[in-house]
Amino acid sequence: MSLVHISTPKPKDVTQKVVDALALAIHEHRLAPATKLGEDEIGEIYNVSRTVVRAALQSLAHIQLVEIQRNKGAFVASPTPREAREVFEARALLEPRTARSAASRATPSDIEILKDHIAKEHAALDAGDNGRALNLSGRFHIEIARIADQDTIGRFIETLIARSSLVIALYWRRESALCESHAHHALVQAIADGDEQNAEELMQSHLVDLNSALDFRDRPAQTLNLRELLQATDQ
Amino acid sequence: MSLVHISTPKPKDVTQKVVDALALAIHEHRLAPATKLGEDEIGEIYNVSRTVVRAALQSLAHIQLVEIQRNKGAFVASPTPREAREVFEARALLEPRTARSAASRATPSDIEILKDHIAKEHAALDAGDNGRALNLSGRFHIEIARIADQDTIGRFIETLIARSSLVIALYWRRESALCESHAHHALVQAIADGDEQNAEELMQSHLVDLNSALDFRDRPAQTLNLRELLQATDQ
DNA sequence: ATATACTTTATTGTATACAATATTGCTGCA
DNA sequence: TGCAGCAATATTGTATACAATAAAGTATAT
Repeated sequence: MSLVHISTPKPKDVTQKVVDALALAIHEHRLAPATKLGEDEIGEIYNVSRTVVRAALQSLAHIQLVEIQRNKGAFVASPTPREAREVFEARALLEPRTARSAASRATPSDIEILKDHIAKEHAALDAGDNGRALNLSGRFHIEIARIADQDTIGRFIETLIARSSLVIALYWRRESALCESHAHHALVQAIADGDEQNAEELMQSHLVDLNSALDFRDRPAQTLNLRELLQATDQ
Repeated sequence: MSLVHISTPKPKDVTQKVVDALALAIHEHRLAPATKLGEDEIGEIYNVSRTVVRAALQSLAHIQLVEIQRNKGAFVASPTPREAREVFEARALLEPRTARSAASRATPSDIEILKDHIAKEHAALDAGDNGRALNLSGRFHIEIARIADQDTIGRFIETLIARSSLVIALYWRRESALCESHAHHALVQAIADGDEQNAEELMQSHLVDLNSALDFRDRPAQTLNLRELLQATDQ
């Protein structure tokens, strides 16, 4: 029996690779809401069969990054104003508590990771790569959930942040500045200090700020839902 | 074009049927945690191909009712004590707020539905069908989330209640009485009265009661994880 | 008798083929 | 021209076939 399993060269979970690639594209706003995701098309792009594409799309549908309509296909999700509001309501409910917990548990290496995130975010912004900056900003929140060491709630937060990318794509108010990394910096400081109360409050106000930079009044373009809206046959 | 679409006789979403059947079996404790779910086996039972079985299992894996191990197969999930605790922590965070919201929105017909649930629950208990009673008890909570009209959080609660079935299967302390429908009755009353504060507090104490009826000290039987625990090759 | 290597079997991962459904384009008619 | 109905096409839903991996069994050597 060979003991030389230094590193697995090909852990190859092909489906997950497709999931990650599509999710990244959505998070970085390269794939717009309501974009059709044809199975053959994606399969050819990644050189995989429809079987794995379907599995990937179903996975993304579960976290509501894509919507699958039976016999119609998969589309990048396009949250309604109501759904968008709910996403941020849920975040407001979960994340402050999580930040508090993170403040009580964070190790020095955790703090390093958070600071690293902020640095990368700044770099992306300076480079003009807003998509990447947005993605990193989301991952900052996910990192806090990880530090809080609450897997179940952390998983919820991950899906909420994923959907937040779509919400921002649809409802972001141009007038306000994109970057809010100052808030992130203050948060890291509170967490590093172990100041639970402050971390919780900072996260709460940070989310309020985010929310106020969104404008839910405009309906997003309904490129393809008209038909479904007018004749409610299914379900 | 025929306008006579009175009722769709076969909406047939085969995958969903398999998902529902398996989920129900798990919720009613007919399938024990860690039970192997072979693809061929399930396919033969429901007369569907492995394709749909796999889709169903992936669906269940996403809500953590089953765990899929690559090249090994799918198993009914077996939450660790830690996971079990997290499930109820998350419920304690989400459900009281939801109950409050339900109290502010419930219509008379909503109240009827809730009372109906309680009645069915009692009937199942009287018939000695504990599995069904447990399932109905869970659906009572889901119904409250539906009334609260918060889809996003409601979805989270659904997964938490699903996992609660597994937690109860593994960690329920026999000494305490199974039924706690008295708490449910009081909750319905508060919701019917529109007493938000009371509904929130009742839900909170209800969850505390549930939690105190669990005993996380014993590790669940690790029927098959030994190998994986000892050699961490994947990932 | 035990352990190790090899062989066989079973099960999952992936690709392809076929069936069902929806969409699109055409033809004819008013 | 405009619309209804049918034909053609494209896309998804499902089943099956093949490949890869893990599990189990067997034989052999020490």
